[in-house]
Amino acid sequence: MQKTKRLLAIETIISEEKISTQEELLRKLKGKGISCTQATLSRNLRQLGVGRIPNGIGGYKYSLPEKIRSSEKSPLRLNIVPVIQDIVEANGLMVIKTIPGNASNTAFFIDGTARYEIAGTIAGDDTILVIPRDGVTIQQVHTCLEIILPGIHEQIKKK
Amino acid sequence: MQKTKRLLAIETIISEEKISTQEELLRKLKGKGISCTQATLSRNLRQLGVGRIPNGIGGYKYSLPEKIRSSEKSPLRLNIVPVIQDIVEANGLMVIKTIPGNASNTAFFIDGTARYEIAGTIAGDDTILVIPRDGVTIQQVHTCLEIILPGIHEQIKKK
DNA sequence: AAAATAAATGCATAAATATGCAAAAAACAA
DNA sequence: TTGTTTTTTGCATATTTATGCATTTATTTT
Repeated sequence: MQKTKRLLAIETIISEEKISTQEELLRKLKGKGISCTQATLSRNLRQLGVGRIPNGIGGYKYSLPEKIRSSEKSPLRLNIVPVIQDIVEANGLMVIKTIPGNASNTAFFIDGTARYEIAGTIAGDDTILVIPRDGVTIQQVHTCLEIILPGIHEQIKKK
Repeated sequence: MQKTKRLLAIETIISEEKISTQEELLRKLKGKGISCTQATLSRNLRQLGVGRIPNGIGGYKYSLPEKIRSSEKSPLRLNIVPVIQDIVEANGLMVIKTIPGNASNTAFFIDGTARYEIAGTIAGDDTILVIPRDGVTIQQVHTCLEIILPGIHEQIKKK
């Protein structure tokens, strides 16, 4: 299905650049090989909870819902990054290893971001199973992680 | 000038009810004896930073900018309400009395809400001078306070 | 006060966004 | 698979929102 991929791309584009009209977003999507009509985009934006707000300089920009945006400056985030030890894949699922006792916090944080691509998480003591939404690839989940926890992959490589 | 009153009314209406189109807001304003065209409203909403976001049930609603909204659930707010001792008026200005040592915190909170009707504040140890924006009445500042610190007047009466 | 400048507003309309409806695609059931 | 139901999508268009321009209203300057 085309829709899932499109929703992911929309979230990513909006979180990375200032988009001010649906037509503009449409072009960006086309640049990524995803095409649809403005009508579909309008419906998708509503489904994702994306709002249109004044940008302070006389224009407008599309903006992810607060629960997602706020995760980017959450003080929790700063605590999360250092406890992640490794990220591996298994069977279309993603497994995140943390230092002992921290899986639950971390999973809670991930859930809180409410990213479309993550259907849910299950946490033990030091291991989190991240279940991607149907049709979402591991690569896409990696991209998503990098958005909600900037620098995370970089940080793991060093270990 | 009509504009100031209109901006205040817009903030108040939007913070109190779910408004989904500018035409609807226009009617509410008319109900309060304030009338203008949709064009003016569009410009005002942009100036106030008011965004339009999906309401989760298939429609849209206008929403105050985050800095204003967030003051409503700020943990700070809960600490602020109990320290306010009295609110009196003098000379078109408003004077807020707090318990000793708390004027500065409280003024900081009020500033943070960035309400249009308040031009600024000056705080001593237990006294805050609230300076209304030009054209704003004390009554309007009271209404504003009630919005950013719900229950505040009620609470003072009891003292 | 009168003139000059800036700000606010309405009107008409352009631009942008949402939606009813029918077609296509996908998911599901027998 | 084949038929049935649900979801997604595009098209055309209605609805909603933004804006250029002329006018009025307010503010500042001389």
